[in-house]
Order: sequence, then structure tokens, then C-alpha cells
Amino acid sequence: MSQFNLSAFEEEAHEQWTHAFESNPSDLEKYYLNVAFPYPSGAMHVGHGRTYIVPDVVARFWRMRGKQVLFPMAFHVTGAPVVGISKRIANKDEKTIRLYRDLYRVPQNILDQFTDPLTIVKHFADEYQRVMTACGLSIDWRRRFITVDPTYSKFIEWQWKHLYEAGHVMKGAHPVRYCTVDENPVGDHDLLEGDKAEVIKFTLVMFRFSDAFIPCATLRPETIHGVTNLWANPDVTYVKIKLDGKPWIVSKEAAEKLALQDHTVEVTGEIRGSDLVGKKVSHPLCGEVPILPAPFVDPDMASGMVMSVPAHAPFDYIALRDLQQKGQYTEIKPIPLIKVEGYGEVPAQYAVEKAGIANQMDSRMDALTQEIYSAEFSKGKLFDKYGGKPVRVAREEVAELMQQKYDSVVMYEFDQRPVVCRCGNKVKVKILHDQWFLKYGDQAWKQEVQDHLDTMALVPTEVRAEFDRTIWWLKDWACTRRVGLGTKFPWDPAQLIEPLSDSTVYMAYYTIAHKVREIEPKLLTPEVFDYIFLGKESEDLPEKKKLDAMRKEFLYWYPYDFRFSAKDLISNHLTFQLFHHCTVFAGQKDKLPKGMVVFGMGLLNGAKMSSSKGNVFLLEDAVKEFGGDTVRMFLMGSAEPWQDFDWRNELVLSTKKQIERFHNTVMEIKDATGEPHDIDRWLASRLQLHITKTTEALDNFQTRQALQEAYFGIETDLKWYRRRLPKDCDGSRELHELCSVWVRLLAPFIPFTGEHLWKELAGEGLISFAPWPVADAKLVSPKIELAEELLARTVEDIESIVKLIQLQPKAITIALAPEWKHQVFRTIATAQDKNTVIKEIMKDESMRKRGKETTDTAKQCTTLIHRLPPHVVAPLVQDPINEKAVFDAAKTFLSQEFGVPVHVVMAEEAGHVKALTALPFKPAIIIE
RNA sequence: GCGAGAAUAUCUAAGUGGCCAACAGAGGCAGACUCAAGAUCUGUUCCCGAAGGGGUUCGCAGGUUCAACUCCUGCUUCUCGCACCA
Repeated sequence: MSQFNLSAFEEEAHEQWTHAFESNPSDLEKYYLNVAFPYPSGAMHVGHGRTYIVPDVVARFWRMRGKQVLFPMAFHVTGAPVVGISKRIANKDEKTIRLYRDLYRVPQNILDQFTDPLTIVKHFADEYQRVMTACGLSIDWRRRFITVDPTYSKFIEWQWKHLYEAGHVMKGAHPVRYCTVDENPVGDHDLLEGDKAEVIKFTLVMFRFSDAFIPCATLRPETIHGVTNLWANPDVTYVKIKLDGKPWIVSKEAAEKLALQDHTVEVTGEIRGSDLVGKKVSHPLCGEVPILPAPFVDPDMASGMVMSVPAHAPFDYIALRDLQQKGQYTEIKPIPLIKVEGYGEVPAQYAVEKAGIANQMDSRMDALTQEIYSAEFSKGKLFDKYGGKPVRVAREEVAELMQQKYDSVVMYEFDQRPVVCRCGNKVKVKILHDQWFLKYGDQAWKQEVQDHLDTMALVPTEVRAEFDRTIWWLKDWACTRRVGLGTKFPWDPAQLIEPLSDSTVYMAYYTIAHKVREIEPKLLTPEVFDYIFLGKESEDLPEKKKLDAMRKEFLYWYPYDFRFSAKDLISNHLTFQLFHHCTVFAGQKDKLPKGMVVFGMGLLNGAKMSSSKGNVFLLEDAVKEFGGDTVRMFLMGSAEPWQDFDWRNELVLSTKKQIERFHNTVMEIKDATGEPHDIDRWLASRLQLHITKTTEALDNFQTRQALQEAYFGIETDLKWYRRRLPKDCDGSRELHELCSVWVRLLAPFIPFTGEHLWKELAGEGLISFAPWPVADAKLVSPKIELAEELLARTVEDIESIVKLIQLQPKAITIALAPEWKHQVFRTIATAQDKNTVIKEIMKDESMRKRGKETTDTAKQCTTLIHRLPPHVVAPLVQDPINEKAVFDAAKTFLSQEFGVPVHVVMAEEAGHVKALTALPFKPAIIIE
């Protein structure tokens, strides 16, 4: 007799699985699924577990359904993070070392080698494979690769050649966050502060000051007509510079920034802010305006000089008001120039006064500024004397004018500050040259992708909106890098292909990964891949025989059926890969991806899993502690894939008990020898339903739903079945078939236990390849199920009455409704018009004779019909069951259940008032 | 701020107009078995009830409907994404 011992089952199964899931083209229909490959920079936690177990369950399901399934895996090692990690380890950074030594438990001798980034990813790639195998993932490991393999690099080069030829790769300049100390662009994760800051474009409006220009940065160049003065900070020292040879006056900080933004900057002198105050500058369009003192002007914000438009900018309005209240500059009046509905003559004044704002410190100032900004931008129009154009048009025109006529430039600046690098230095905006882009901003390309997306299957359907939005939101993507691991950029070998951009068509590479290795990398020209993937013939192809084999693999497997990934990849990777597929396989619509399944996130004890915070539970530990099947079943059963799930050890523990219970039940009943009873037919009928529902659920990737049906659904039925069996019988020989079905339905979820039980059941071969159960329509009997439901409901009713009256019953009588009540029931259930149905019934003379009894019955039946599920009412009308026969047959069972004699009579024979309440499907119950 | 979702009993969670006091699991409580613990099994787990019933519920406030957990409107709260990074 088999004892429940998960780790023994696991060992048994692993032995048989070693090469079992290596998959080759065959005569069978294929099913190709894949998952976003991991970046192995650390150990796997249980959150990763689900990401890979869901596709495995699906893979196992389709394999059992007779498809040739390909489930490959590889490792993404390109990029910068591990380079940083290796540096930190080399620098003996305590926090990093603790993470790797203590949490990920990397042995010291290996940790010592982590100063080399490639060693890190190779170490964890091996670990990933080990843990994935421990989880029972049915992966074809022959196809494993890492993204710096020379052959893979060749494949990337081929892919990029196509992108380039399609005109999607472009060289350009690009503003980036830049640290002048590190002399490097700064990514989100390198920021101490300001990760939400965006780079925005300021127009510099040029005011002439003697022989130089003072540039004022603004987002609203169209308000130039309303400038009444400039603001300068009297406590700041400004510098005179030559910007590209032209004399300017800006803050010191601004001079440094401009130097990073494609300009030559030569500092020629200094001038104190206080020396500027009171002077006049000439307005670019007409006349002169004064420079006023303003301590609030931040030299580190854009040019360090501000133009004041008090009619439209609340800050300017208040600053001016403050000065005027001290009796200064009273001659200056706000000059309105934009008309916008609902903001009076002078919008800034109107808004400030309406809000009752007293001074610049008011916390509502920002919101107010934003409000006016938006209102004017969307609805505002310039006054006729200034051209009468909408704000959005005028803005462009003034910006244009400044650059054409006044040698103004665009200045990039953050929309909020401070932005601080990890090193503590302030981050600036730098324009990077020799930067290459993928033109995701290209409208035609977007449209191609959109057209294809519309034909794809997306699970869950809600994510479609997010994909749609991403496609149109994507802008050109900087696709080369200077640091990290990766493939050299073909058109500039000093740079590397950006890591997200090198992992977009690799699903096609899987189809040949194990074979392409046999060819020397240097022979892998673009022509070779053109032949394999596109069928393009060319002269002198090397190793033609091998290429043909690969071509065959590709044609057999591609396109992939489903790609699985966590939902945070929608806005980049998952959409990128569609762009790339559309280009590389242009003109071959049948090679484009067919579907995607997007997952939710993982929580640990209710909190987000995070390696850096130490809130992780390592997958390997989970498998060791609870067993692979337990981890699988828990992860699949606690939520549907696209929902967030929460890992809690207590719950996992009870999952293990469930598997044990399943194992023990199967072992108990599989060899039952009893003769089949009527209830066996019921059980068989129910089983077909569970087969159908489990299959449907897995068809739709609903792992939780499937598990509910396949595990709990069958278990509950089995309980009722065993309760219904005669005392001396512990099951019929037909239970063997039930066990066989049951074990197979659960095999995708708990394959280790599955393999073991399959052997115990003397099943043929491995359960991993056993045929998936198919519901047999001949075994389905709605009538038997309905009769059983009647019985179960009646038993429930009796139980609840017995409990309520707290009497020890001596006998139970079940009184059945007479035929005329069934007639009433049927008439009401089928009635079109609920209002006239009673009249209809009363047309019958025998009904009329019963008078009130009939009307009461009609009312009760109406209520009852509402309460019964449709699946009960419908058959009751079409093909009524013989209640007498049902209860007569169950008499023994009923008296056994309640320990008293049970009588079954027709209501009119009962001679008891209670009997009169009998209704169809709800017999009267008389307890004495 | 913008975009995409979510809110159901102690927890996880099913439920898209009448099957609903609401599937299932976990947990709690009571009981059986046991010397005992664990495991297992049974009952119970919003309130009331000595006859299968009644009452109040599914974030908050309204609305549509004979009928709403389910549809509509507004509000509140939460999660995810907003990129040059895997």
C-alpha cells in the first residue's frame, strides 16, 4: 500500500522525466507556449514560481490532450544591473553582500567570483534551471540559451538588419538625465530623489539687455504680449556668457546646464542680481520692461530669470501685488491677452481673488496655476489685436519666432526638483549624441501592430485596453547603451543593443536553439537566418542540411500560440515584441503571435514581495518544505493567474493535506469490488460534468476554477456517494475508472503525485502523456441527477427541521404532492403572462372545485419556481420525475440516515394537515 | 496628475438582473474517534426562530427595474503602469 510521501514521489518522477519533455516536430498538432524569460540576477522566490508554473500547467494540459507541446526556457543576461552588482560586490558593499550571502545563500567561494558579472548570471541561470526542474516544469531544456551566446548575437544582428532596412532604426540626439560626477546617464533606480520628474522643453524668450540677451524660460511663450517685467533674484550672482558665440546673461547653474545641451558656453563675466534690478530690458516685440527683484526666483530653475505675466500667471500676479502693496512699481498694470470663458477680464487676478489667496506661500498656488494653464490651453484664444489665434497655435508660433529671429534655443529642464543621483550630485539634463532609436513613434508602424493586436487572443480580456493604449503612447525608444552586457550594435560597435530590444523575437529562436549551436557562429550570416525563418533562398548557404532541419522546426512550431508574462511588461516588452514581429515577419501574417496571457503580481503575507526589503520566500525553500506539488497546487488554486495572489504558509500547509487526502482516497477506493448500485450511475453522470468543466476552465487558463472542479467538485460528490452506499458496501468496481479520470484531471497541477498514482492504478506509460479524460455523453443523465437533487434537498430539509424542533423523532413520513399540483406547477412554470395564469388554471373544472386550495397552491408554486434553479425547473416541466419511485428506492438510505422508520406516501393518504403543504420537488415532511 | 483595474462575511474568494444569506477553500467553535496530540470525520460559523421560515447584508450615496452583489451616476479607498529599466 502506497504511503503518502511527496518527496519520494518527486524523486520517482524526476527519474522518468529526464528527457521526457524534449519535444520535436511530429505528426501531431503543435501547441507552442512560452514565457518571458527571467533575468537571473538573484534567487527565485515564490512569486516567480507562479509565473512559470501557470504555463507548465497549461503545457501539461495540452500535452495530455494529444498535442505536441513545446515549452522552452532561456535566460536573459543582457543589461546593466549585474554589472552594478558585481561592482558593489567588488567594492565590498555590505548590503549587497548580505543579500547574496544570507538571503540567496550563495556559497562564499562562488560569491568571491561575483566580481565578474557574467559569473553572477550564469550561476543563477543554473540555479533557476535546478529550481524550475524541482517544481516539475516540463521544459525542453535542450533549447536553453543565454542572451550573450555568440549564436544568439548573430540572430540579434539578423533581426536588427530587418528593423534597420524597414527604416525603424534611426540615429539622433536625445535628452537624458545625466550625472556630471558619474559622467553617465541616470536611470530610475539610480536616483535618490525625483524619480517622478519629467524632462520638459522650455522655450527661452529673449529680452535684450544692452548688448546681451536675457533668456527667460517659459512653457507659455504665447503670453509674451502680456509681459510687464522680468524677475531677477537680487541675491544671486548671474554670469555673462557667450552661448554659441552670442552674449547672454543667465544664472551660473543655467550656464552649466546649457553646456550639456549641445551648446558651447564661455563664461566672460559676472553680474550681481541686485545690479540687474531696476534696469530695463527691451521687449522682443515692442517697448521696454523693467527688471524687478524677486527672492523667489530660483537660479537652479531653467535660465534663472523669469518673465512676469501677472494677468495670466497667479505667481506673477501675487508677486507684483506684494510689491505694489509696499508702494513700489504702482505704475505697472497686468496686461491681459487671452480670453477664456469663466475667468473674467484678468484670469490670474480673478482666480486668486476667487480663491481668496493671500500670499505666495498658499498651498493652492500650484493647483491654481495648473488650472489656468489648462483652461487657457484648451479653451483660450488670444485677443484679436494679438492675432486672435487659439493658445495652442500661438504658442508654437512664438516659440518658432524666438528661435528664428532671436537665436533662442530649447532648454530642457525637469518639471520638478530636486532630482538627485545616488552619488548625491544634482542630476541635469544632457543631450546625448550618437544615440540610436527604434522608431516606435512611427504612426504607420503603430498601425501595423494595432491591426495585428486586434486579431490576437488576450487573456484576460481586460488587458486589451492597456495594450491599445501602450501602442499609441510609445515614443521613439533609445535602443543603444554604453554599459552592460549585450550584443554589439551593428552600426556602432562601441555601443550595445539595449537589453529590452534584444529580446523581442527570441521565441522564434527557441525553435532552432538546440540545432543552431551545431553551426559555427561566424557562418551564421543574415542570409542563413533569412533562409531559416523567412524561407529566402540564397547562394552558397553553408550546412544546408542542418538549415533545412531548422527551417522545418521553425515552420512546425511558429507562430507561438501563447506567451505568458506578468502584467508589468505590457507597457514595454510585450508590446515591443509585437512591433518587432510585425517587421521581421512582414508579409507573413501566419508567423505573428497568436495570443498572450497576462498575470497578476505576488504578495507574501499580504505585502508586496521585494528582494531588497527581504520580503521574499525562496521558491527552493518552499519546494523543500512543502513539496513541489503543494507549491504548484497552492499557487494555481489560490487565485486565477491574472489576479494577485498572496502566499501564506498556513494556507500552503493545508494544501498539502488536501493532496494527501486525495492520495489516500484514491488508494482506498481504487480497488473496490462491490457491485454497482443506482448511485454509481449518478456518480458517473456527475463525473462527466466535472470533466467538461475542468476542461473548459483550463481551455481558458482558469487554473483556480479548474482545480475547484477537478478537486473539490469530485471530492464532494464522492462524499455523497459514499454516504448513499448501503452499509455493507464500500464502493463498486466502477470506482477504478473514477480514480483514473480523477488522477488525470489533477495531473497538470500535481504531476508528481499524479505519476505515482498513475502507476498504482496500473496506467500505461507516464501520466504526463496519458490521454486527457473526455466526457462521455452516454453517461450523462440529467434525470438521475435531478432525482438525486430532490433526495438531497429533502434530506437537508429533514435535518434542519430535526435540529430546530430538538425532538428525537420516532418516525418520518414523506408525503408527496398529488398530480394536480404538478399540473399547476407546470402551468405556472411555462406561463407567458404571469397575471392571467391563475385564471388559466381556473378554467379547469376540477381545479375550480378545489377553490382556495388551488389558488394557495398556485401562489406557493410561484414562489417555489423562483427559488429553484433553472436547471431544475426546466426538466421538471418537460419530463417530470416519479417522486414516489425516487423516495421508495431511497427508503433504506433514509431510515439509515435518521435512524427511524421512514414512510413514503401520497399526500392525500397521509391523513395529516402538514401533508397538505406538499409541493412538487418539495414533499411535505411529517416528523413524529 | 494621466491611464488600466479592484472593493463581497475572520481571511482567500465565486458570483454579471430573479437560482443568493451568497460556490469553494482556509481559519474559529462544538462533537465523534483517541490514553493524548496530530490526522481524519460530523455539525456549526450575520441576527431571530420548537417545522423546512423571517429579518438585515455584498466600500459609501443616489438612480433604473415588478426584481440589483450584478446595470447607471457621483464619491471614497486600494493595486498596477506612466519607460531609456529588468
